[in-house]
Amino acid sequence: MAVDLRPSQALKLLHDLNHEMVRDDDRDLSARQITILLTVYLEPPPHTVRGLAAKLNVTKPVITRALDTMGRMELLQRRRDPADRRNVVVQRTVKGALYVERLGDLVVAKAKELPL
Amino acid sequence: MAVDLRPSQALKLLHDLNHEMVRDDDRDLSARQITILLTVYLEPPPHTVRGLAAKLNVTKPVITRALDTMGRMELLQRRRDPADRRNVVVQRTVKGALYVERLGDLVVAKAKELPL
DNA sequence: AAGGATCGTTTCGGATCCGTATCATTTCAG
DNA sequence: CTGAAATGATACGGATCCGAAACGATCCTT
Repeated sequence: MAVDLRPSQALKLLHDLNHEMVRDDDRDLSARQITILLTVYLEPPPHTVRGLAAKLNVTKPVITRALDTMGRMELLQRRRDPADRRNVVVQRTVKGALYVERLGDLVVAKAKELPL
Repeated sequence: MAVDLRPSQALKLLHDLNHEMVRDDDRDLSARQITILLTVYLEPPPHTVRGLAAKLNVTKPVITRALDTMGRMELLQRRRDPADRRNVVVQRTVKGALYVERLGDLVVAKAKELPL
């Protein structure tokens, strides 16, 4: 329990962050896509379509389509589960790891710029 | 320069935040809409369509449509500038202020829960 | 081996959003 | 007073996303 933040700082952080992401990224990820991406990169594997859908409280097609999109961007990749070939395991990619790392650094930088 | 955050904490914060917003809001605001909303609520008025478009680096119709949408949600309201009736000033609403306040509190709460 | 259950994908109709181009209104300079 | 400039709104075609339902592939029980 360490990161203390006042509401005004929180809102400015949120604003600056969204501003930055909207401003330069032509094709920005939606909130759902970011949540999926971060879930895969932060929580322990394996990640299945069904599991992600349940965790995010959305339907399975939403996950399938998000994987299509982010797969095309090479931020994530599908792989069939060899043990149970009905399952699809969602895995990280080098490009995705870089993207996530950049995202984290952006938040850190914006937080550091916040006024007291 | 006060709010220190490690990248792993930043990513978890981002994840938890997006997760929360995706999970319960059926109809979530886009990154652009959130940026517009927070700009109006955090930066000093007046806010015009043209000004917001320039600040966010998007076209004017994007702002017009966002105002349509968020106006229907009563998070913002338009008003004609009496001094120059070509201008539209974007103003806050009670409902919008509550929404923004809730958003700020959510970030604060999620930040407080972060592991050291 | 057969039937049902599970999983991810696809299809469908509908809604939303985008940027470009155009439009109506208002202001202002000559 | 008239025409150009500026502002926000609208029309349009295209892209994307949504949830519900149907579908094919795979597994599992019996």
